[in-house]
Amino acid sequence: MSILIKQRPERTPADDEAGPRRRDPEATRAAILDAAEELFVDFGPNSTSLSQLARRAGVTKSLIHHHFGSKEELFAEVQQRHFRLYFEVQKQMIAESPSDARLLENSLVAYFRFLQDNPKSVRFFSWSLVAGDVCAAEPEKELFELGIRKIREAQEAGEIRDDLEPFFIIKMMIALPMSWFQTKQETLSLIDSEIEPRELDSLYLADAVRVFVDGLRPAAQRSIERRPVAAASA
Amino acid sequence: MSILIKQRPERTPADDEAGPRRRDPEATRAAILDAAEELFVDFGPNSTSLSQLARRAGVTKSLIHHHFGSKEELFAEVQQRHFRLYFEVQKQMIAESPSDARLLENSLVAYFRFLQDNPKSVRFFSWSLVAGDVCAAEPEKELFELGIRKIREAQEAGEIRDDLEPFFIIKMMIALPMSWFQTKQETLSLIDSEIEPRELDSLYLADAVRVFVDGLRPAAQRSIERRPVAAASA
DNA sequence: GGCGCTATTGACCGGTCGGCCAGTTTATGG
DNA sequence: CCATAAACTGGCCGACCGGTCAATAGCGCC
Repeated sequence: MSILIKQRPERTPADDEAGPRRRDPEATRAAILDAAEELFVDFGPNSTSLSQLARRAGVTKSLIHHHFGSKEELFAEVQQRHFRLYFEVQKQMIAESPSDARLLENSLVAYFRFLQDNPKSVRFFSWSLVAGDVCAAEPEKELFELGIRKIREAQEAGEIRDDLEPFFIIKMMIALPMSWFQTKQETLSLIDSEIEPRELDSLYLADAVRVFVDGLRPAAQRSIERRPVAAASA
Repeated sequence: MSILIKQRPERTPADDEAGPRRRDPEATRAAILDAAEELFVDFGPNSTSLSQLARRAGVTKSLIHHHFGSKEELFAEVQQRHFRLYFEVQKQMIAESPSDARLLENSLVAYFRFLQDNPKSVRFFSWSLVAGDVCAAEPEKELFELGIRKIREAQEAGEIRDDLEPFFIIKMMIALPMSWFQTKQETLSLIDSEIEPRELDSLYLADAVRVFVDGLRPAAQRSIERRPVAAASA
């Protein structure tokens, strides 16, 4: 992902004379996919025209149809390519995390950092949900079940309170970071801050973790520092 | 909002004889605005065509231009009309709520119920954030400042832990319900449930309140016994 | 070295978009 | 009662949409 300096209209490093057009279907496909991802993420599929996309990729419109069929198929491919990466990373994150007391804290932080480093994922999700299409339902289901199992283990071990539905916990754990980055621009317009955005992210994350783990009650009403007995297993 | 049975081609309650076409600019404007809101919310501004909109409102396309100028101006008016209502309701909610220990719990429930009853607001926000426009920045700022003041009071009274930034607390309080309803369709596809959606909402809300107020730590590590949650069932 | 495959091109299609305008109909008020 | 303003209509515009197609040109293979 990312850089995409390749505007591709340079035939060869030296395009002095009327050099014959080089062929490179792989690079062409990649250029189209990259440009498509960028534009789809910025403007949404319906507001991205094939002409615009072709211009950006340094390619003729017909070539897009040649390689991908229709705009719809192209979008599906871009979507699939993106979510494949997303789910792979998430699955690995969950699998790696130990199901101890800090399971959710660590997961929340990891997920937050992931979205921070992958703003495209945030916008992809935003577009998916306004479009109302339930994309990638299968891998997502798998991901949720994996997470639910982890949380159940931690609940049975007395690490997490057991009067909460694991599915809902995951929902909240996604909501807190996702919503933060979705509304980031709005946030920056609300606070006239001299603080740099990434620092602001970290401050929010710290508070989110505090609330997520300990709630909003004042410390005086919590027993964390003077916990009477060891946690009794449920 | 809402019903919009008015397809408008009925001239008068009694359109017996060939009654001359009645003029009613107010009703026309309203019909256009209602149709526009509905379509913009469903498909987004860019994917809603004026012809489609005119058909829905029972009006010619030219009439839309006559009353609103351009599509852009029409959208602005719809947006403004919607957010004016939204902000008014929210402001009243905040002003009414007592800044006691259950301030945030009550606010979270109230906001959740509001979104539950106004799905259009959820989608409006979704569209706003993919569009990237910071609409209605002024009233929103006012709203946040109001909420921040309330939270500060509660913090100073020792009702809410004071090591949290009020702005972030509000962000989370918005994120938990908003994100739930934004992804509602996805949720329903994830769980193959026999439970009815509104009941599911209440279950999520109950857990969200628990986490928001008390965090995720097991009860054995907290000093306060669980108190019943204020989530009134649908 | 020629031949077939295919990546690549540019011209072109019907359709729809947002917007405009000239004209008709209705309400109003002097 | 008629002049005038405003509500309303149908038709039209140029631009652009997604998509097609025949022709061209680079590449691998025998």
